[in-house]
Amino acid sequence: MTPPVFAHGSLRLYLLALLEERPRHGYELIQALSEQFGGTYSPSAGTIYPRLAKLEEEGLVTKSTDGRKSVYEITDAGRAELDARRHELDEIENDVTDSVRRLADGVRAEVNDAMRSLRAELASAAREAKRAATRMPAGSAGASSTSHADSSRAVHEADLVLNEFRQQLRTDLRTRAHQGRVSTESVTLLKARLAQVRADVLATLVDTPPN
Amino acid sequence: MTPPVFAHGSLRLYLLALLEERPRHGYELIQALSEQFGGTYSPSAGTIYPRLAKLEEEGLVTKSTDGRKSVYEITDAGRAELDARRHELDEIENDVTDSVRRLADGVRAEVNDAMRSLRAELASAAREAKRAATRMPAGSAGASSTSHADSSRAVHEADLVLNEFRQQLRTDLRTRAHQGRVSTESVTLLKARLAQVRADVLATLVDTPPN
DNA sequence: ATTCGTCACGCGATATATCGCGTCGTTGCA
DNA sequence: TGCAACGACGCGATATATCGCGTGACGAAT
Repeated sequence: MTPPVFAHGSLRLYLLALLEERPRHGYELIQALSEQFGGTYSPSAGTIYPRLAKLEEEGLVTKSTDGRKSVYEITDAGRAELDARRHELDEIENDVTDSVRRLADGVRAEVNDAMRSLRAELASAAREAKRAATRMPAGSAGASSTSHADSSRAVHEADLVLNEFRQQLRTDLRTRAHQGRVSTESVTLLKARLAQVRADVLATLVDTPPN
Repeated sequence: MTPPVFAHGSLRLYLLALLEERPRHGYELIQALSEQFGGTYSPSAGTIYPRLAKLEEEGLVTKSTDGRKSVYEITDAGRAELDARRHELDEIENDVTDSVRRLADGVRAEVNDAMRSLRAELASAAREAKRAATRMPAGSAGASSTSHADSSRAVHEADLVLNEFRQQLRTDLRTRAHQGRVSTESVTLLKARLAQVRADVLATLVDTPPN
């Protein structure tokens, strides 16, 4: 969705530049980058480690394990590569700084959206639940008898359904309680409806011939 | 700063309960917990893995490596421990849900603060002047039908209702499974009906004006 | 009974590594 | 010359593990 902060090959060069200052381990490089660009952009581990592995494979850095850390050190070949392309570094820094600024603007917009969606939390949950309830295919007019295995699976599935339902409503009610009030009428309604559901489900269990 | 979501020993038991449903690997448990508590609370890896290691050490779970995943499976000793303390689980769920709720409110407040401070420069001066002029006569004599205490009691009552319903249906289904079959249609019906109930209850919560 | 120590525990921070998606460049062929 | 296939790359998500701080529970000592 959002464009990459580092363009093709830029990160590679930038890591090399950081390792020229002094040997560092992977996590240290992540922190260094995060600090360099105002904390707004933190490169993920999935960005750094593959690049370091590649650099090692190319012989531009060496890797040595120290306890649970992996320290990377630049080689002569690495320094040569850096010298050959040092003029690119300034441009990279400019580009990255611009990218980060654009990113920060995006974040601010997203926070605004998040606030809106937080306010709509309850309403949207209600709508979603209603939609899920409406979507009832109810087909499968098959005369298929239920096997033993299916029965066990059904009981287990029912457990999960019950659990999820309970958990959801629990959260719903607490959310509401914290931003307003939960009337006793709601609980009365819940009780009545659940009793009805139980009766209906039991009916389907009894009505089905056990043969 | 913020208090832990899980009290002493609670996480241990909760993990055991999750593993009773089916074997899972560490990351899966993190996701399961995150989902169960509305995505607001995501336990960190540093919370889960030490606990799993301890559980294995105690012989309550077994660990088996599958590719790059580590699958944990509950043992008989684990099930025994769980049976002995199953009554604690509901309380834990209550506590955790409350903690998460408080956490979410905190986050919301913090975001609000951040947004406010962003907008503050222009708006706050005007708003403050207006507030100073009005001076808030503190009327607010609303004949609110539901008091705070009633609301809390309602939530608690709802918990009990939900619990009882779940327990009853669990028993119903198992009884039926022992003397015959439980069809998947019953489960489908249950799911749909529960979704409907949730939607209806949520509707009563949303329709009621908070002030 | 109180307090004092310590031990377990929750958890964020630290640390590493892989997978898969989407995109950008390059290369080679039509 | 145009473009299409391919590979390299950035990066979020997936996955695991340890360290150290602060707190809370619990027993021992007073």
